[in-house]
Amino acid sequence: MKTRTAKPQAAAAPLGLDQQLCFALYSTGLAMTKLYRKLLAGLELTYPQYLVMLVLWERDGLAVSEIGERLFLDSATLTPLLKRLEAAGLVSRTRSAEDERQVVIGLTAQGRALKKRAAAVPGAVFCATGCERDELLALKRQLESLRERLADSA
Amino acid sequence: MKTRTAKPQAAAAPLGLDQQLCFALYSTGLAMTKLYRKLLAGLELTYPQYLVMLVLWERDGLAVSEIGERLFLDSATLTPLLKRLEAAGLVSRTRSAEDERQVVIGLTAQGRALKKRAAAVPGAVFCATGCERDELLALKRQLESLRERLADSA
DNA sequence: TGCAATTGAATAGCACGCTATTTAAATTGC
DNA sequence: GCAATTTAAATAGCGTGCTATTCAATTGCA
Repeated sequence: MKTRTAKPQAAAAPLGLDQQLCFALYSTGLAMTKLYRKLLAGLELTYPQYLVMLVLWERDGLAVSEIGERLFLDSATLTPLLKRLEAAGLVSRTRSAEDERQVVIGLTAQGRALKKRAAAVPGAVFCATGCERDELLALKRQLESLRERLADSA
Repeated sequence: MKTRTAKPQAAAAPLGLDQQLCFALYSTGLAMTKLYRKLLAGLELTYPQYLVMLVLWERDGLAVSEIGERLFLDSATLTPLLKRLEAAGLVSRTRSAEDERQVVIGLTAQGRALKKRAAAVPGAVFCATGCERDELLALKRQLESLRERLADSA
């Protein structure tokens, strides 16, 4: 009885295994944003706002939809978030001249300046994980491949 | 130039590695809840509501705080969620006789009955991951240990 | 015993993140 | 060349998830 047929999947994971992985994913994500909340408090950024800033620090002047593609978020989430970043003086929102449907997001001087102050965050997070670099890299790859498969099924 | 010293962690992960892991965690979590949204639509449950039901199906009659301990959520999140489950006729909320501060959550007949209909969910999720059981178990353990370390730092 | 400190739940207020819908601009197709 | 479709962003409405606060019940200690 060492091997089991792979067939009865529902029976093989009664209300347990898969749920536990998903719950681990869910609760670890919450714990992560909680850590970021503390680390980003001084910058007055939330974690999703920080992600948007990371994207813009890498490449300025993207359309809302381009930011959304990188972060897997859509305009319903990004529009209000970007308005808050605009209100905070970190980004500008301008309709594109070539395509008036698009809104181009640009960094302000203040937004660019924030990059320096954010430089300490990654190290602090890395530290908090208490993991080796290779461990984190491996975990990242596993999560990305899982993300892809989940997205395909959804 | 193949090897790099591991010392300057902040410099070694300039705005990259740790951030990438965290983003992988974040975005995979979103993808996961998106899949659950589809799978749970027929049960009229959100993913957090499903988690609460899982806890109650395992052990009925828990206090709000006990549910919160299992799910790493507090009363500010659970109270409105539980009221929605109550409004849906799935649970009852009663103040404990021994300690009137506590509210005991009990399954209704309808809540218990829902367990059968939810039985297909884990299999469907397992299927969607496209992973081996061992792979998922390993990932789960890694996430749990990461969660613990993040919680300690937060 | 009596009163302060603690605890459990609820509430207020904010920021996501989603689906569904709306509006306006660009593209297409005939 | 113009109607029909498609696209980008915004909006409406809902359900988390959080911090901070409030209120009532209980505990603990002088």
